[in-house]
Amino acid sequence: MQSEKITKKVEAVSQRWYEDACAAAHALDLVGERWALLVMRELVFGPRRFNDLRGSLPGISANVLTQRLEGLEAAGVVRRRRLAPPAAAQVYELTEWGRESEPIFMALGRWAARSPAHDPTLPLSTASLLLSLRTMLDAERAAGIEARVGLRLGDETFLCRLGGGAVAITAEPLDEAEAVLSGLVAAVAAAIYGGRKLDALQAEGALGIEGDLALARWFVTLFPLPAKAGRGG
Amino acid sequence: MQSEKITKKVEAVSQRWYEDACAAAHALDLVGERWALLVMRELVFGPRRFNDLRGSLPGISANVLTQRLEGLEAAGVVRRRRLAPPAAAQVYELTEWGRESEPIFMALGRWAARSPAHDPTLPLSTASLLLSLRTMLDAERAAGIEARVGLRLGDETFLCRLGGGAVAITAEPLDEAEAVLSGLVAAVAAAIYGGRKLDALQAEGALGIEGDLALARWFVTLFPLPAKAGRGG
DNA sequence: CTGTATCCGTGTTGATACTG
DNA sequence: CAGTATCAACACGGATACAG
Repeated sequence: MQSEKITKKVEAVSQRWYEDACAAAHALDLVGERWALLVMRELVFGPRRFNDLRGSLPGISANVLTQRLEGLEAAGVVRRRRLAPPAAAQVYELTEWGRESEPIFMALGRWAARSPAHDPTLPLSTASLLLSLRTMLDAERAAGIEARVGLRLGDETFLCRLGGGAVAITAEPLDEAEAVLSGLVAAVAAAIYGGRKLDALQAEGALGIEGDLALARWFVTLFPLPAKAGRGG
Repeated sequence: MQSEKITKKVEAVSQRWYEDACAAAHALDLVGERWALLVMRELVFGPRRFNDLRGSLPGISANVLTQRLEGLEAAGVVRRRRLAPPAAAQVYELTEWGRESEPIFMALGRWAARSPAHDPTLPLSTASLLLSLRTMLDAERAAGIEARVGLRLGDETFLCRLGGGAVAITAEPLDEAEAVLSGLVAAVAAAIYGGRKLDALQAEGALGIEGDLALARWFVTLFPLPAKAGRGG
């Protein structure tokens, strides 16, 4: 029955509501359940398949991922799309409104980067790294420069267009890139946030660098981490 | 034993971690449990006592509130302070870093205000209303005007200083206010977000208006709600 | 009067195994 | 590959009793 299915889906959003007119509370009604925001984070840079999501969210179980995707779909945040044959796979993607949630991740990330308990040595997903670049970009340092830096992370490529003190990141071929960094997410993160020298990472074979080396060196300095918060002063 | 207590508190932050270097994920480790962000929201405009919090968070139970406050304290977000006698009451307040979480509420609120499912007729706490003013202020409309509008909500007073296209809100006496709105949170919300005429609310006795009436009329038009999101376009 | 601790029914979460 | 089924553990919320 169609109506049964719809009823079930509406319930799937969340059984527990805050009963609060505050829009922030409503946001938590929609995406406040465990894992929901991280699922959305993984979709920010494009559609993903069920098992892609499982892979980038270590610790989530299949049934919980199913529930979250159903809930997010019912909330209008996520859309499920079946690719045309012969791919025949199903993918999940953010709706337009879902894509507007990006400032939430930036606000959360900017705030928690100052947490004394934050451990940057844990594993990082591709989406997390890219989102952190958008969040942590030092606008002043990047002001007045136009550049295109490519990132090859595993088998995906992303182009970072720097300009006007901001960075736009899209999944696309790297033909236009003036410099390209290639490697695992962890290696790129080590270069940008771990204070590791590009040359050392390159020598270890962890990172490949093509194109404008000076640009690459400059690029990795654009994303300073904020100072840790003190004892509640 | 002191060390036992500390151990207990560290565990109280959260038993379940995402094991993810992403700072946004770490934020959810810290404040992603049910009610945690709403407790913080209630503390944004000043210290509150345990039962104040219970009152403004309908639905939270005493034991859950205790757990959240312990967790937030262990995370360094909330500080517990005992007032000097004869008040002899305990209050909870945000630490400096905790206060920096305000952009999170704004991002959540700005996003969820566009949710098709958002119901603005539900009850609203004082902190929610004030936070929504900061979030929804139309900077263009407020640009180039300096004004001080007071809000008397129940037995608390708040001064809204408009200037430079922004609004700063603090809990303080209203001596400096050029106009003052008095009433229940719901009445002020009805005037600002519900499209209710000030005159009608005043006639009903729901709202008191003192001082510059034209300023009051202008003030309530400064906070437009965003359009609802469509069907995932 | 202000919080805290304990008990308990219920629902959510998460690990494993399994199916179309 | 994309989920479903099952079950154990735990978190939530309500009530109640307790402590300063």
